[in-house]
Amino acid sequence: MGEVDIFKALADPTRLKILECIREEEKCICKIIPYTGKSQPNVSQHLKVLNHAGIIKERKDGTRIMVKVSNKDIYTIIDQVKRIK
Amino acid sequence: MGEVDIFKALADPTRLKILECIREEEKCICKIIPYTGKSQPNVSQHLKVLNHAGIIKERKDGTRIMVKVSNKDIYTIIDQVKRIK
DNA sequence: TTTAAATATTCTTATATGTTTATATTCTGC
DNA sequence: GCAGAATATAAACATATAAGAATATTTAAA
Repeated sequence: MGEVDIFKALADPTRLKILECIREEEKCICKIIPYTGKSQPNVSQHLKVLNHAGIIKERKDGTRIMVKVSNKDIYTIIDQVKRIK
Repeated sequence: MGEVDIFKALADPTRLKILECIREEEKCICKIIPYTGKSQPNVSQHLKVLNHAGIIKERKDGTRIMVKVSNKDIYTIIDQVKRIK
């Protein structure tokens, strides 16, 4: 995974919202869906993109899937981009 | 310009190469073109994207157009993304 | 004022991406 | 094993993006 893929993964409002949602703590996908306001399949697709870019990790907890960020440094990057404006 | 637009602007290999090219110093577009290995119109398009995202600034110098980065912080971000892998 | 160099614009084509709808899978508790 | 909840996958469509080719614009200098 190159840098381009990480930038691509971050270049979408829904995916940034997902990352915002799991910023403080690991969350169940079922909590992430309403947070984004998008459909379940759509969120599933976006999670796949974040997964392939290595940005998030998933863990099964019974029926549910818990999602957390792989590396908190991603938030440093997002915050810096916000500040650049 | 929101964060998404900045991430989108960075999510392309040619544009990252352009930024790498002007990292140390302002450069003429005519130097950037061979550096990227892409066609002149193509580079022109990519420069427009970087411009609209507010990442670069252009300045006329006779026939030539000199390009420089608006804010060097963009390199901090790029470097951090490279390190995240 | 014509010419040549540097750059921009437009058009077309190919590919990638985001979204929705419908359906499939997986897991847990009964 | 079956039902229901959580999630994934697939197909279809619309839109966005990248790239190449051709042409236009701008500028400086002769």
